Amino acid sequence: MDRTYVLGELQHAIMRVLWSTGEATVAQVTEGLPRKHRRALTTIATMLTKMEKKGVVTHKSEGRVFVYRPTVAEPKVKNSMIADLTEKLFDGDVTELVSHLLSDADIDAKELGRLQELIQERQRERKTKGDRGNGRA
Amino acid sequence: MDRTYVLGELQHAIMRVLWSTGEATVAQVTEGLPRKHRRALTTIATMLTKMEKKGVVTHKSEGRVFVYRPTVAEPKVKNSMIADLTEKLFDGDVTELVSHLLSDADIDAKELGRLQELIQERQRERKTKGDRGNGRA
DNA sequence: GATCCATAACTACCTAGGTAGTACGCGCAC
DNA sequence: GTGCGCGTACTACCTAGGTAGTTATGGATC
Repeated sequence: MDRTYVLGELQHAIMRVLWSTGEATVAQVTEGLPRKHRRALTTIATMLTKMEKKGVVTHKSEGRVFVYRPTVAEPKVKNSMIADLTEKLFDGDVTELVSHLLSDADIDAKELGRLQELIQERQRERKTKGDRGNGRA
Repeated sequence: MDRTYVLGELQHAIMRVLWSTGEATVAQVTEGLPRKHRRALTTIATMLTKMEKKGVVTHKSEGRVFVYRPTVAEPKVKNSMIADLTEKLFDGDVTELVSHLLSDADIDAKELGRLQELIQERQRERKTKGDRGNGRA
């Protein structure tokens, strides 16, 4: 059940629409896509069909249109895709990824501060709740 | 030149061998791959050919064998692949990715401490060196 | 000199994402 | 009741990664 959901660019864009709207018809999905991912209706329909076959969305008939709904939650997919990359790049070591990001990416001072706080929060949490074997994603 | 180097799993594994050895023949690459990515020699050769066409490796003839060498540096590819994912998942907001990682991934206390230090270091650097637009990848 | 082996070249598939045209069917408008 | 338009289904491609067999070749070996 800890399947790996690696979606392509367009598929992910579609999922984002679905996640944000809850459910949508092909037309609505197309509508909801950022310009960057605007495609012919039939393209979106085809994608949705393929995605359904893959199990990441379902549909129900409503009148004569199909209303699609995501079957996987956003964090699941995010985690899965991040895990996938982390595996490829850092043999699965997430800390490596974070530290790479910290040292290499463009993160400005303000953001560093924000992250700092986040870490402290996290640490406090750990202290309070003890070690609790956190269920890995 | 800021091309996007998105490599598949096997291709990346091959690159890792090449990065670590500097250069290698098909046989040596195959040899160097982790069990997980062991494939037939011809598979590796085919991949290398495709990768050369794509421009991420070159080869020279040495006697009757080909010696392959990476033409892109590891950090470049790492950054490129991370940027790619960040784009898909967080519209390119790296901080978002980091904070997602911090709150969601399994990072233990020790590692948190390490990251904490890393951030502080980074902050100190910023203070000392001023804002200096850090050469994004 | 004939044979064998390693190596590269070529060819062939398969999968999955992506892209979209065309066909078909159904309900609504007139 | 006839046709138009919308929406789904079907079909067809293209690309890129991945996988590997088969063929050709050239050097080593007996």
